[in-house]
Amino acid sequence: VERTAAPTLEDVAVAAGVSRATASRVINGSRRVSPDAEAAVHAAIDTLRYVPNRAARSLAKRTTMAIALVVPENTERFFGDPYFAQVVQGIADVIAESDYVLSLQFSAPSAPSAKTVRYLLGGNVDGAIVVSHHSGDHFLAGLGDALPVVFGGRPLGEHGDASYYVDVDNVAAGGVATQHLLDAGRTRIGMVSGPLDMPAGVDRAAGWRAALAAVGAASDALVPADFTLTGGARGMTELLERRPDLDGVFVASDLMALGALSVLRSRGIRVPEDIAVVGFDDSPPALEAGLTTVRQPSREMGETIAGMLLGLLRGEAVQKVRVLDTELVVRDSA
Amino acid sequence: VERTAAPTLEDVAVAAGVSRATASRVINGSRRVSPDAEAAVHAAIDTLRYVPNRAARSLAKRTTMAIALVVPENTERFFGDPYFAQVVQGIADVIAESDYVLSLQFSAPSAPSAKTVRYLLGGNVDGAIVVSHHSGDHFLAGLGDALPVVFGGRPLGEHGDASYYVDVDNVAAGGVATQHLLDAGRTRIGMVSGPLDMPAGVDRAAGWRAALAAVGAASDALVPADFTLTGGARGMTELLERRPDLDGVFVASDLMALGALSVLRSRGIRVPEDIAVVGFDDSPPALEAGLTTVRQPSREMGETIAGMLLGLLRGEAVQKVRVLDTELVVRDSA
DNA sequence: CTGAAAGCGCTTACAG
DNA sequence: CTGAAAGCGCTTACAG
Repeated sequence: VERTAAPTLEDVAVAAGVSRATASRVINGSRRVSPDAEAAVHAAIDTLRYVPNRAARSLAKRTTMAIALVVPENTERFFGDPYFAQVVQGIADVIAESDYVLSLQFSAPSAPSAKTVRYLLGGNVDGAIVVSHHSGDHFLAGLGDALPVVFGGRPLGEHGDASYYVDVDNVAAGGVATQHLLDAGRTRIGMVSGPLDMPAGVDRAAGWRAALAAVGAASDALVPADFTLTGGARGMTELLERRPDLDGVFVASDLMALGALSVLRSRGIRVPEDIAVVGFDDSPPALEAGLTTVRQPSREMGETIAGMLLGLLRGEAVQKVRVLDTELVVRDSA
Repeated sequence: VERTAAPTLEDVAVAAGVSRATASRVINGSRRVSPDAEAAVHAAIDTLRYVPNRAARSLAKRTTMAIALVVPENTERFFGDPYFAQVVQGIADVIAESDYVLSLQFSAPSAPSAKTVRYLLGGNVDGAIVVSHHSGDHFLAGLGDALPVVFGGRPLGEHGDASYYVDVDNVAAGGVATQHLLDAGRTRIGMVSGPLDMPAGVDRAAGWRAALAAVGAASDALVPADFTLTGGARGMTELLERRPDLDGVFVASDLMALGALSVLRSRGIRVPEDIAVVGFDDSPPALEAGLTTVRQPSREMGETIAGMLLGLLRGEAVQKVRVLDTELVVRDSA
């Protein structure tokens, strides 16, 4: 089926009885247009079903109207974690409302390919969103010098302070999770943390440590894992080996907590009677598993990230850091 | 940090001592160029670190250099299934080698938003990849009439025959899985299938049914589920209620099989002694769980999908259907 | 094999 | 408030 040539701005202008310039002005919301012209142009757009040509617009405005969604994780982890699902959903929703297009860029953690670098720096996108970050990602950390970038989660390292990002207060949230275990009378509380080269890994562990220190309890039972189901299971196993007398554990993500729960279950250890478990995220599987967890507004974080970038792209003054609220959700596991 | 203006084709031409037209020709691989000119232009490109402006190129060639990756699933399911992770990885790898950009389009199953429709039909992309398909997706099924489209998995419905797609022989593979259970001496074999509005749901069930019919066994123990972990658990539960005497079960995806396994385990039913389980996909978690399964080359499927679309975009004659091989992988569960 | 020139569809000073 | 015109950076008949 041959499609008829798409109507152009010229067609709209002719139909509306104005010049191309005026038509362009109403489309771009410039104020200096008479109500009559504006109405005529809108009518023409509707009847012709006009859609601006993105390439022409990009060329004239010298912008690309594209935003890179950079994922410095292998696809296994990216796709396996409900947290990312929610964040990306939030981002995609907001970007879809705009004229921008989301261009997906996977890259190995801490080692963006030459192609990715060339793409991001070669003028192919107007801005970028980085949804995960490891401390070795020096390129990504410095990316903000070259174009508008918003990070999901505070970037580690020297660039951290200079970056735009949205996050939750992971230290405080880790403290709340741990305090809940303490309040339940648990005294030997371990932790399966995230990777210690990621802010969410480091900070949640710091919160756990601080809460224990505040009551004079030891914080020597920490095993770092990798935010995956399997990693959580392994971490729990190692923790049990090192500290068979545990009666509580804070696991830094729900996905890992699910892994931990399966280990506990397979060993006949009762939850929460023998060991109470608190997770992090409040992702859908957590609800099903009856997991007590710290809720973070993942989807809203995604929306906020996208909103900030859109603001930067519009040239608005944007608050550098947005910290959203978390909330302890008590269910069966602790 | 102010970035210096990017070099343009004009700059390259001047540096190489040729016209813009000639420079353009070598960049686009046109044959009618002298070796001298070609060498000079390449040298200029290298020293200037020239990268063509995508918008200008798009405008002149009247193509967008963008490909839509359409995902008619909610993000939960898309992100939760390792199968998608692999397929998308394959797609992303191949597209990254090209000049095309992948633009992500989520849409509700069977109900693409007006925005998505407008985007896909509004000349914003040169082609599309649809990675999941439900029978209600009439819009997507007909999308191929408007622009080049390749489907991951045979589209259901009248458009099926007219579409480009890559798939495995799900009927045959379902048969192999079931035959393996029969060969192991199982006689009461149930199935947890995928949704019956999806080809992979229907076809794998058909293979199971045929294999049972071939030996005169009943095929009345089928529960359709939704390709999720939870769905698999629910399906297994229902299957056990309906047929407590089962000694084998074919589960249409590894993710669902994992859910089934957890139900079995929690009821003290031994696998494979009491009930043998065969999954589908051979995704990473299957390996860890010791799941016997049917391997499908998910990543290669993604690469093939992308390769076909690129071929179509180049105007090449492309084989409409590519069916890749599957393989039974025997581990502990059956 | 090569260049001058037109054209892709927009935006935006500039002048009025 | 509005239009004529230049320009964004490429590609591609056309003529040679």
